[in-house]
Amino acid sequence: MKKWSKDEGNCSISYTLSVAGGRWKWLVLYKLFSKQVLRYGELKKELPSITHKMLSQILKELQSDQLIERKSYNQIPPKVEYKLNEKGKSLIPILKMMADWGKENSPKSKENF
Amino acid sequence: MKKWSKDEGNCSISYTLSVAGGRWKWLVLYKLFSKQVLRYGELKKELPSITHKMLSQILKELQSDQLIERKSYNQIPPKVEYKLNEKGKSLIPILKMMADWGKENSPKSKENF
DNA sequence: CCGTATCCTCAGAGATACTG
DNA sequence: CAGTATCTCTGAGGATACGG
Repeated sequence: MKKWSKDEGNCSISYTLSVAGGRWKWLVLYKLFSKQVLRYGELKKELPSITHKMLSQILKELQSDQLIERKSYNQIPPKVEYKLNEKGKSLIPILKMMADWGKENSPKSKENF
Repeated sequence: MKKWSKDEGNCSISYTLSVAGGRWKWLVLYKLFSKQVLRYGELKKELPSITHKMLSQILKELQSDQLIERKSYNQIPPKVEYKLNEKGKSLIPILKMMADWGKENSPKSKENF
């Protein structure tokens, strides 16, 4: 199977996973949600262990699935900004819940506050 | 990197993704949520393209992360049931939202019904 | 600065067979 | 029925270099 099946188990959650699943997408979406708008390099800094190739690939996929918007300024040196568009913003409640759940359940978080 | 970093981007969503991320876990959790309780074989039937090996591996991980409960009946032939435990149930709102979002946004869903 | 192209590795996933 | 044990292999992901 190349891509995640969009209807594995004949189940509506599958489409969601097909566009936002994988190792990085939720994380990228979450960063774009919490920072509102980020340049390519800033995003890269936020995610230390993502590689150049992965990040640009992820961003391209998120664009083609209509979750984010890319704004390119025609200048030297180049400047490109990414942000959630409407469809992407509709994922925010999920992102928030995932973050809250992580805060609640992460072993170490119990101590930190 | 072997496992998903639990704090990539220093972000609470990472823990959530570390226990429920990957290709199958959300799907398995969703099945256990919607069917309440499932035997191993039933789960396998629900997810046609998961392999034997993957399913048992996923189930083991979900157990060790305390999301699901395994109940084994000592009989021949064996019978084993899986269901969400408390921690797993706390993910239900997220699962629901993912399913709803999928229903709303899946391209084909517009036509089919 | 923001990407793309290329090459390569390794772990995730498949197939199959075996066991309690 | 519900798993483990191997062995294999593919493709996602990493490293690096180049291009606009």
